[in-house]
Amino acid sequence: MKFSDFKKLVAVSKEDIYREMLAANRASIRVKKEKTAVRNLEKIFRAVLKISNRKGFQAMTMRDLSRESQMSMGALYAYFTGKDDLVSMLQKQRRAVIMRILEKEIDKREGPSRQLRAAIRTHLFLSEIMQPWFYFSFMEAKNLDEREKLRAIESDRFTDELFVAVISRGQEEGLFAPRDAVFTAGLIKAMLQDWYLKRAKFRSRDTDVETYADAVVGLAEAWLAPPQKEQQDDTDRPIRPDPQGGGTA
Amino acid sequence: MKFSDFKKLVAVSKEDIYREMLAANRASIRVKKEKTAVRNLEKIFRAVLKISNRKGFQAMTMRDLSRESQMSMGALYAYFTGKDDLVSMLQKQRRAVIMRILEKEIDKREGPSRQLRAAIRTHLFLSEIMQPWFYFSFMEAKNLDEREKLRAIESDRFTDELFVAVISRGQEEGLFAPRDAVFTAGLIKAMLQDWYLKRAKFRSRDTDVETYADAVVGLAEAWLAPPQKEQQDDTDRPIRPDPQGGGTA
DNA sequence: GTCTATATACGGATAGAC
DNA sequence: GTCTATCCGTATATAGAC
Repeated sequence: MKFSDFKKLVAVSKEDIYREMLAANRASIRVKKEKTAVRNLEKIFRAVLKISNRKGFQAMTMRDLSRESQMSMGALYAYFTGKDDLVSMLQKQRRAVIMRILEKEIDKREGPSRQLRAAIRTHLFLSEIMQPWFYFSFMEAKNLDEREKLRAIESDRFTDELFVAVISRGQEEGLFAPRDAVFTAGLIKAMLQDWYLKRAKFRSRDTDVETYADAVVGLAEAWLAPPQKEQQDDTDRPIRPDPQGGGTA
Repeated sequence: MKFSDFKKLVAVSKEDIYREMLAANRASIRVKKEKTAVRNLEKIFRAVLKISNRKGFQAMTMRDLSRESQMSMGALYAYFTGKDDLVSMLQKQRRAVIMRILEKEIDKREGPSRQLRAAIRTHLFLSEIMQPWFYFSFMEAKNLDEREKLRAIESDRFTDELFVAVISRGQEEGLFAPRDAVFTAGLIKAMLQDWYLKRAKFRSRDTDVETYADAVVGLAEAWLAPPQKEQQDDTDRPIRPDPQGGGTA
């Protein structure tokens, strides 16, 4: 699937995200009218992510947030009970979206090769659409309270295990070389992380998400290529590691 | 070179680091006796790194620092002019050590294969010894003021270019496959970063730095192996990508 | 629902004693 | 050189008007 198709297919439009968030936090949000609430939630979290990702969540003051979101302090507190609340709403929503979509996209595919490719591409596409969310989560995870930290670790392991499972199954079926599955999953994850952590670098090189996805898939397939006969399980999208360039233009 | 030898060889003992730091900041540090100053600098920065890496530098209060370092607020301010000062001292020292040692270790080797291996291993060994420094730098870089941010970017590019240069030279000499050098350097760097960003993960798996270094070198060499004849430039340490496991036990 | 104004507390930094 | 006590700015959160 191409990124442009992915974007259309997956219902992660801004509005949906915040409507879902409103539903999940109906009890604590004092604003009744859905339309207003959704609009303001979007304004608030766009501002939170913008400020936090520039100078850190701790350093963001409510006055900063008020200025950036164009809402008064009083109005802001109708949407959350305190600063910490902002974080858990954000994290909860992010986790829900990732798990739901990642699992669905993998299950849609048959066979480890296709599934591995789908997992890599879907994760990259998601982090492309929701880059500030991913960046925020990575950078602020350690600063959260114990409860949130545990949840972050849990959801991280979930992703890990998705990859390990697919790789292991491919090895059992003789499609992948017997490389250490946990290390390989870690390697792939490090590259996925690079995409949302080093956005500026890639943009300055005009590397788009499709190109990067091809590079990661290519590297993973090269690393997992069985030593004997050439792997010939071409599916979804036949990407061979490009001898001329692994990803950047 | 093995990690144990590296540790002995390289003069990055705690005391040396803080003696160097004292010398570089002689003007602003009001404490005269070197022995006292060095001892307290170590106490201070050990505490800074411990607290910051747990809950973030912004969230660390001077009272936290006072408690953790067992020094009074007044005493602390004899060693730095303000909270920001702590960051720039830390960053400056870290950069000086990395550049000095990394460059030296590469220059000691002959030929791209040995140099690539040396660069990877040295970076990993350094980040092993100074893990809290590396972690701090990565996590706090974006929160610093413009001046420090520019310096961080600069020093990041320095490392990038070291790797790109070695890879390109290997390709010119026909030792490495013509993969995109910039992408490959980025790939290697992502793995180096993983080592100090995900310390807990590796520790819980009993992966030591030697094992991880072998895995990264193995992957890099596999990725850069020339397609035609098998690369046979065994040097320093003949590491082939282990078909049984890339790094973890 | 949203605004302005403000209570209350906490953080960085320093003064001055020892 | 180090300590305690304190100043002063700024932050979060809320009260009450509209």
